[in-house]
Amino acid sequence: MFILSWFAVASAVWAGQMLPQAYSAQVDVSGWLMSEKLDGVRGRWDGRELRSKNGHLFRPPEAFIRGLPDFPLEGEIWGGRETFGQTAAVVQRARDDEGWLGLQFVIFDVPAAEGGFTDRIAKARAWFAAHPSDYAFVIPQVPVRDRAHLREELRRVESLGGEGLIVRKPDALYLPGRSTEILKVKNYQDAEALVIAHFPGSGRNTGRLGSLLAELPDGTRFKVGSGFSDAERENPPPVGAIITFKYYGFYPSGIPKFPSFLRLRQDQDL
DNA sequence: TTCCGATAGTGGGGTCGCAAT
DNA sequence: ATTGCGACCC
DNA sequence: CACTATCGGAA
Repeated sequence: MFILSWFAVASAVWAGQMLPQAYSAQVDVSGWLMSEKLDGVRGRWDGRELRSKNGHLFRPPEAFIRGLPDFPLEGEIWGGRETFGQTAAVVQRARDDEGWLGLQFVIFDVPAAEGGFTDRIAKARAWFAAHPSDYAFVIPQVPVRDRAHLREELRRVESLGGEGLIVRKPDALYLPGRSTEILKVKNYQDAEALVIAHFPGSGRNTGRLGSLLAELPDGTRFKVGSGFSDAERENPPPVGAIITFKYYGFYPSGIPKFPSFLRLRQDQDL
């Protein structure tokens, strides 16, 4: 079962935290700008160095950053669709110059620029128009006509192996805590799994459930540790029960990504 | 009063790098 | 050479 | 990345 979900994403403060929050109401994003949500590693270029979302310094070869401007950029370090594992390996490796040359820095904002999103991104477009780079480009933005347009684009991107879309309000300022002006549009799925075992929790969950081992009908085993309320951790679904959980596609290994508990399956004894 | 935004803290898979075996 | 762990990424 | 639990201020 596929369900379309909208999440608000805060324009990060410079320290850089993207904070997703459930968006309950329907929003009309007609006229907003949509782009593919690339599954790579977040990068922040400060004009001299490239860092991760949390400030960790990356070590790209000189060639990778040679073509970048002296003003800050925000983007995704990306190696193509369905290659997240390879991208994450390259950027976390102490040194992998060849690996970096197989990646690109895909720009989606200009933090220090004046004005709304449209004005800010125009600065990056202008710069790269004058200074083309093999390793960096500004991601194309397409105005959303209506909900059907958004839905069609999501379907198109997913069919190509993409994970979803990002929609931005054109006049959204960079810093203000307007978390509802950048939306993540992404599908998720539901499925059932058999509870195989329980694992104890840590910290605030000491003495109750931390996670449980689950098994899919095809035998795939994985752990579910998110989505439980405190009360559910105190009295979790027993071994042998069937649970319904939510997930966001699969890893190459066949394990569901980002699984979270939804509920005990209702028709247990049917 | 209710609700929203920000924090803090739990949990997953996968990878790298390092220490222990 | 293998294993386990913390610290990153998502 | 996913989520829950809190808290204080905005709505």
